[in-house]
Amino acid sequence: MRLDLADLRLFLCIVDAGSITQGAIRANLALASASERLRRIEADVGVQLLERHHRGVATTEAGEALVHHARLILRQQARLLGELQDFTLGTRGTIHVYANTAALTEFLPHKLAPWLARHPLLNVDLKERTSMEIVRTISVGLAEAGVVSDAVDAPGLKLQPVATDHLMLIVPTKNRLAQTRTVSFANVMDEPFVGLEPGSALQDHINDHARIAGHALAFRVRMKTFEGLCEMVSCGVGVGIVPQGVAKRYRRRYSYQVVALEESWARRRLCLCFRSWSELSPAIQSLLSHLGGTPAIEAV
Amino acid sequence: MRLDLADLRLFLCIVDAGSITQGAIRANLALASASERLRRIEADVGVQLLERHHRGVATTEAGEALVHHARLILRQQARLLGELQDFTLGTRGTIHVYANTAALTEFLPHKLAPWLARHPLLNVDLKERTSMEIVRTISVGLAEAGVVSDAVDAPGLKLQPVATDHLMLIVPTKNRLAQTRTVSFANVMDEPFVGLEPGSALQDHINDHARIAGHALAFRVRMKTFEGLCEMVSCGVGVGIVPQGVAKRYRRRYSYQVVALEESWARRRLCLCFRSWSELSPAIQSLLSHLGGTPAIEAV
DNA sequence: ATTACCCTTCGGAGTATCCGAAGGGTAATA
DNA sequence: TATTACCCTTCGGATACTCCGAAGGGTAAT
Repeated sequence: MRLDLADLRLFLCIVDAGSITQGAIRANLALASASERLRRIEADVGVQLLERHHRGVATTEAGEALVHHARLILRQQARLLGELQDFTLGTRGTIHVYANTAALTEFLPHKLAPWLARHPLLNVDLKERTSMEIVRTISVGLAEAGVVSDAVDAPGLKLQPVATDHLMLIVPTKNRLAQTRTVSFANVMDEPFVGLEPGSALQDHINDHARIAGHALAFRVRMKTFEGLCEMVSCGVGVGIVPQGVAKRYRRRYSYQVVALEESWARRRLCLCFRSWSELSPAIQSLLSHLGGTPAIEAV
Repeated sequence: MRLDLADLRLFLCIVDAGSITQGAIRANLALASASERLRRIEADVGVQLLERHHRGVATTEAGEALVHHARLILRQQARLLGELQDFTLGTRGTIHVYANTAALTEFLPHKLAPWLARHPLLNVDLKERTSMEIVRTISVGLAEAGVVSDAVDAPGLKLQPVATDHLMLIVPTKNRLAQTRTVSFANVMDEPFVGLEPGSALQDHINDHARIAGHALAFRVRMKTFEGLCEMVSCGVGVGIVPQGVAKRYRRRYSYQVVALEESWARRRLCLCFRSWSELSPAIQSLLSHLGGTPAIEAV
């Protein structure tokens, strides 16, 4: 399988232009090359992407999907190039903080806000990375500190727990599990599920564990946000799995029952991660000690 | 500029393996090819990505950024291929609904939940697309209906407003603007801003209008979620721009003042979009009439 | 000193890509 | 009905690219 970036660019040109001829011109290609390239793409993916008409081409549904993803991928690539250009300059007066998704959405906003308010001259650049990436970046000295999950091992680094981030099952109030406190994942895999859109890290993680157990979860609908997911559950559409912080935050607004998952992979902790305290710059020291100070979220 | 997908794959292999030699093996390439390819990448982007050491290579900060984006791009590509494979099968018994980001996060969860609860045999596949993409998909008959912004023109299609989605400025309670009801964008461009992470459609949109006005917004911090943004504003970190629904939803939990933006590009409406009512399948008709029924969100 | 890695450069071989030209089709216009 | 204007595909050759093996040079450990 190939599917080059050039393929994606060409395909967008063709769809936008409405014909292979015009699309080839936009892409600075000869008609023959565009046609040939298109044929190879369709052969590779095994689906027809364009319907050839007498007055140009029209996308099939698969073609429309390709258009969408092509735009996303090319935008991502543009972002990458832009970020790489930035390294010729270098940003000044800004603290760089690396955090995983959970920390970035659940933990950091609440903790960061008062600190930023008290330090009006310092700006913070939040970078979302996987815990693994963060650990490696800190290990080699390219970053000072970050917030990671304790699921990764970080040889030679300090890990200081600051919050829990357990995964919880949430169920409608009249569900058979509504009265239980804990449940095993195996016991709920056959329920109808409300999920997150495919491709999100958490959803992939959950699906993996279902697959390991030999099951595939049945999704009634997949939402884009945790809040949407919680609302679906509260209306009885199905059950869902969300981080503890999310479950707690919305259980007032949308009524549902929270049930702990027994599996060990559902028990996660967020940790500050750095090499050694004394090596840190004063600004980072101030920020970290604030983050680690009063762990309000970890109380259940 | 080239920067192939093969380049990204190779680079990941090299970084994971810790040396060009081992990385080349993982990528099924000869050492010479990998070295050469790497050289061309670094020449293209103009930044050193790897530090050559006697015992392998180590990433520079730019290299680490490339690693991160490479993973995102390749994951996106995998998602694309997976979705294209689905078209060989075809999903059954599922309603496909296309919606833009605002509808997907603000409008749909609340409206969709009771309908799904009342129709336990029907599943819904939500697809996030830009309003433009949705209109085109419906025009050519590849989709039945969607929820779009009224900013796009949809020749030959029915647009039925179901909710307002105006952009609002939110400011800390002691900000100079806290007592005003409306303000022009030009009047706030010099405030310190709390933004969304770069690359999000809304943030790009706002930046564009700032650029048109000849300004660049100064961001103290860029958050991943609207809720995080709101919390920052409530703590006095800066001002922010969010959809009306978001501003209303969180103004209880995080105290801030909401000020309307006067510009016309800040006044947006969400509309149901379809070709003709009689052509729609009964299931979609049921869903749309439910969505259009009681527009709870549009009341200010 | 030997061995084990590691990276770069070079010239040649193989192939993927591109292109122009030729071929065949439809639809609107004269 | 002939002409014009598009549109797409196929074919053979020229080009450019990528890949590879071999050679070269370096460091670190045994």
